[in-house]
Amino acid sequence: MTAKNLRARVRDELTSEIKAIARRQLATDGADLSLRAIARELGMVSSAVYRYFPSRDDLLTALIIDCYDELGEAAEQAVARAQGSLMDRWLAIGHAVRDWALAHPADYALIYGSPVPGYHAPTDTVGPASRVTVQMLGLLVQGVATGAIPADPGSPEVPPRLAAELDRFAEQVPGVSRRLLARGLTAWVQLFGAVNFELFGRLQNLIDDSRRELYDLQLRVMGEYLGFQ
Amino acid sequence: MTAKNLRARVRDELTSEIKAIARRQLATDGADLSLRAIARELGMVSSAVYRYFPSRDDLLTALIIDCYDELGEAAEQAVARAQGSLMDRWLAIGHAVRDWALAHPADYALIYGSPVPGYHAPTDTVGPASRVTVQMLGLLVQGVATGAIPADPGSPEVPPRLAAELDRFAEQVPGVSRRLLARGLTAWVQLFGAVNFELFGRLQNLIDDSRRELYDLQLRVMGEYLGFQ
DNA sequence: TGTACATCAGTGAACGCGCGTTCACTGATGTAC
DNA sequence: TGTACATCAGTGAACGCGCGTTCACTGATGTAC
Repeated sequence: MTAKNLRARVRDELTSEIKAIARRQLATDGADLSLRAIARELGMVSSAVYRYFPSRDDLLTALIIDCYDELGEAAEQAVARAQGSLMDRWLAIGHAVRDWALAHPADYALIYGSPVPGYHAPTDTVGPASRVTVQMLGLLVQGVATGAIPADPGSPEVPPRLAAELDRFAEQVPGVSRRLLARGLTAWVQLFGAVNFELFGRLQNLIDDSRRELYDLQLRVMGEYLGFQ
Repeated sequence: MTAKNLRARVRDELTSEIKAIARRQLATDGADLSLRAIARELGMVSSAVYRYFPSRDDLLTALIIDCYDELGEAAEQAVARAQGSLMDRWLAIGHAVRDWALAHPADYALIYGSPVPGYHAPTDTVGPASRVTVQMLGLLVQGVATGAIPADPGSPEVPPRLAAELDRFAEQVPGVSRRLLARGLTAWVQLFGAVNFELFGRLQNLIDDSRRELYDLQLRVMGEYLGFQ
């Protein structure tokens, strides 16, 4: 019994170590995921890795799920810690995403960069991938529920076809109107767009010393647009 | 003389064909740039490609510059065609970028996706890379010059360090205040962030039928934020 | 105009390296009676 | 408690493939006198 647990524990540890090495290697400049390189660093023969992951793509999937979960947890903890206004919690989510991305640039690129050629994410990634978004939507739901923000901001104008799709989406977000949802999507795009641009070097020679300030400013603009105070 | 021109012309044609094949191959699922695969498709021996590009990275650079130039030209033509209001021209730029990206997803990923591992872009790419941005800034400059938009919108509040950097940047954008510039950066992030999210699949199962409408809506929101009408 | 020479495009072989995955195997660890 | 058997982790060799880059070479095209 204990013995079985021991074997299982060793197995879990090695599984974790493989993932850790993989992520460390992805972070080194110019490397992409290589089972053989991982095995080399582990001091194992390359075929041994197959005892832990049935293929390269499965390892990739495991990494992606881990990264989404880490990022999602960072956002969840940040929003839990920030007990102040909706704006405070919105800023907390935003900075949590950016901080995590800056601390793990390669991991962020893995999940929010261009799709890995030839790899198609299985559905297992959907749940973890949505954790940050769920936090954001939570702010809207709470804001409307407590009356802190208007359920329907009156603008922007939404054309019919988009309205239909937003309405279908809004069914899962209690109390949030299609227009508020549209604003939420805009804020969502802004948040990740800003992180992307900073991380992928598009601010270079434009904004070098005050990127955090710029990001914070953009978050605040979007927060106000959502009705947060 | 004509003979020399002929040889040069053939050379130019083959250079273009190499680039065309490279881009076509990049567009096929799961492929990354391979000199040997290009040579194969050309019916040449792999070493022959070196008569045209001294290395793989040089070919990559050439592709990137071409893509930036194509995208930049698309934006420039769109803004020139749209002779109406600032808002019209802003929308024209935005949709030109999106249309080009949808028509050339792999090319767009090459320039606006995560950085290619191990590749560092030389400075030749800076000029072409900025063509779209220059068009956007042009709208701000014209808007202020003609009085169509206020030079200083009064908000957002800009913290000191960011203010200093924005001011330095604003020197190259006649008449545009730091606050207007901050708004411009927000709009710029929104535009490309929206294209990124659509192209890299983040709208899947959220907004499937009305992505253009959503994008247009977001452009309009940003256009209004910039003072366009 | 004709000839000698230089330039240039493309060849073919080779170097030295990488990769994912399969498979029969050994030997240790864990399980059941 | 002891023994027979099953499970499992890791080995080592191999398959079959990919890649970028160099180099001496052939033969055609272009140039200069």
